[in-house]
Amino acid sequence: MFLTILNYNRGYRVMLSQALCKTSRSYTTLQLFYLMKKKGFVHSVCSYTALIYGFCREGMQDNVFQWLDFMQNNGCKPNVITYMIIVKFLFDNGKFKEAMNFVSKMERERCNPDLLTYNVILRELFHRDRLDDISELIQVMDQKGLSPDSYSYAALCGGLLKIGKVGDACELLLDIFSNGAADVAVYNIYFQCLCQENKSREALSQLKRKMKVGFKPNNVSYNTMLSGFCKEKKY
DNA sequence: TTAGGGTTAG
Repeated sequence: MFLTILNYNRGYRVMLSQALCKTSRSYTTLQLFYLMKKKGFVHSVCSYTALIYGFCREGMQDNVFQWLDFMQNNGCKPNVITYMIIVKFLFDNGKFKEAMNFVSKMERERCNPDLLTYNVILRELFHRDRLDDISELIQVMDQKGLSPDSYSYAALCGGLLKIGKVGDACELLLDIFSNGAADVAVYNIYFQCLCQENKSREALSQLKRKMKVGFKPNNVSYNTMLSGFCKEKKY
């Protein structure tokens, strides 16, 4: 089977990056990786990144950093995606300082953080209630000409909600809706805000109204409503 | 070919 895959360079890479790393099979991926190397394939930043991503998802921290070193020793420079994956992994594991050190490292190596990386940092800063740093970060993003997208809004509004500033979150959300840059995740945060203020019925009627103009709720939207109604003991 | 946000319950 492997040999068949080896005959199709592109097919192999897709298999390596998509099929294996995303389904918690990093060990199998690793075997394939070595087999490919043995057969003379030169791995790209994408294959190394896919492998590192797999290790992050499985919480295999030692492997993450070993492979980061390994790729660099093999003359392959990590790119913004590689770094962002590692930064998020460190945040998710409570290693804030280490993550921020990686952000500085990115900048030093002229691998400038992009909107996705800033969104990850923004979310983490909110979770840590570091409002001064958030304001500074938003200024930096603005200076770099990075316009916020729906992920940025989710980080901002979700963060405000998480630290108990429901009113501010609602205000910001209504402002976002008037500019039309929201998607289902951002709307779900809005429904959550309403439910938190014991306005589950209003959340439901807004959901229905939105559906009439093409809005497609998902399981999170419905779960948010259900949770709101249960908390209010309406049913 | 690689990446980021939102729900609950257990």
